[in-house]
Amino acid sequence: MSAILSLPETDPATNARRPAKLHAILAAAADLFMAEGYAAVSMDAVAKRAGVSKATLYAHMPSKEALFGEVVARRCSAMADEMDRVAVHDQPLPQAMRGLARFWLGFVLSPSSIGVYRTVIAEGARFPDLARAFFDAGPARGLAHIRGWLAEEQRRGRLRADLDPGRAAAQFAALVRGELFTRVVLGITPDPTDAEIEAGVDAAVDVLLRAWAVTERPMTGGPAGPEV
Amino acid sequence: MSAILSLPETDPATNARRPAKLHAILAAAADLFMAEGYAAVSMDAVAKRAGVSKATLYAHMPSKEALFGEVVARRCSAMADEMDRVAVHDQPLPQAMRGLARFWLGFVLSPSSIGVYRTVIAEGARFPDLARAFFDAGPARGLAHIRGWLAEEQRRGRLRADLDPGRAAAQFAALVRGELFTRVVLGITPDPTDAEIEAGVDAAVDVLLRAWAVTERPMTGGPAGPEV
DNA sequence: GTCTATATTTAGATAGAC
DNA sequence: GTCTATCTAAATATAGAC
Repeated sequence: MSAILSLPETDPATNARRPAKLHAILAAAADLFMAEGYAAVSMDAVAKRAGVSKATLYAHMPSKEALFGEVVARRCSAMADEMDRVAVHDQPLPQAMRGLARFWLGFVLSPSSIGVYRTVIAEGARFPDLARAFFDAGPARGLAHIRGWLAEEQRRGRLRADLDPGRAAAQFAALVRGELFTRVVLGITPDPTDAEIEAGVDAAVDVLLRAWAVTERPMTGGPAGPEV
Repeated sequence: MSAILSLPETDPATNARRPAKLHAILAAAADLFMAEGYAAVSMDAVAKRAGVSKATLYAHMPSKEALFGEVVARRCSAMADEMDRVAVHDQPLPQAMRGLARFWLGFVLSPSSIGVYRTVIAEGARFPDLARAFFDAGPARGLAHIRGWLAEEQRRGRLRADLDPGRAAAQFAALVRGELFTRVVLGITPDPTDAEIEAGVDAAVDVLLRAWAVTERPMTGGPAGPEV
């Protein structure tokens, strides 16, 4: 396993054609941009943290904007890859829905997700294309995933058939994310405990099941429907 | 009515002791900071937009940080003032809840709210105190307001008595805000239509009423409760 | 490819006249 | 209080040696 991930820094023949330093640069840039935003990070700081000179940095990346774009693009790609990994239908509905909610909440609260979100929001005015790319790779992809799960549960007759899966997926995402997401993004609750996360998941799933689960004896004329 | 709001720019006696230019400075700074963030806005740009010289700007504000803090503080104050204006209980529950949801969603989607939110998120790492102040003046105050409304509805017997008002308020806020908020913040849907807003309100209220409204014949042993 | 040293621009903040 | 002109520091980007 002469892994492609741990190449020597310099190739004797070609004198460092391998992108070892590029990795260092991108890692350093990601750390700094995610933590401090675009404008506050200097190319000097990136070079210093990556352990290279500024000239080397500019040999790999044509500009600060390009570097930032590359960092965000890679984060989005990683997010999208991780997204398609959970789909549970082989449990009773409450447990299955809790599993999906737990995965989703853990994902959006991860430091990586929070970091990209904050950065993209911050620089959205200057880099509208990045905001779009982030939305497609993150929220939109997550919503599509949830929508598929909901549709499958409808097909199995465990969720109400009259739900619009797209609208329901948006509600699922928003409710599960909850206020905890706002507090984490603002740094009010930087490190939520597992208990907080679990409580949020349980509370959200409780509401959604009450509203969406198929009842044995269907509610007829209940007071809940938006009459008028 | 020699209004205090429309004073002449210069007082003949004291030679402009009145803060007419301060208002211009704060307005210009608010526009720029909300649109482009802290680091991207130069003091030159603020002075130019305000129609004053940089020296005048520094005569009113000791530093860029202080100017930014003042801008955000005033926004937060305005938000807090506007928050305590809606509390409807004299309608049937669906209409009353829709009214509250409509007010809340309109408020968080307003350009002013979105601007502060984006700015505070962007600079939260550098100005943690501002993030806290924003949270207290905005989200926390809104949650308290919603919590009070929910508690009153519980007292009237129209919402389930076993709800935790604090938790429920957080869910109300998150669900009503919905995915539309994310899209607006990211600039994907910069100007949501009234129809989109109304659809979001109706869908959220529908879910919440199904989950929370007191039913004539209480649900016993329904399939919704999270039974392990 | 990589480094040191530097050119060029821009931004935050101030001195001194009126 | 307000302005013009300027100082100083820092940031983006590059030239030239190895």
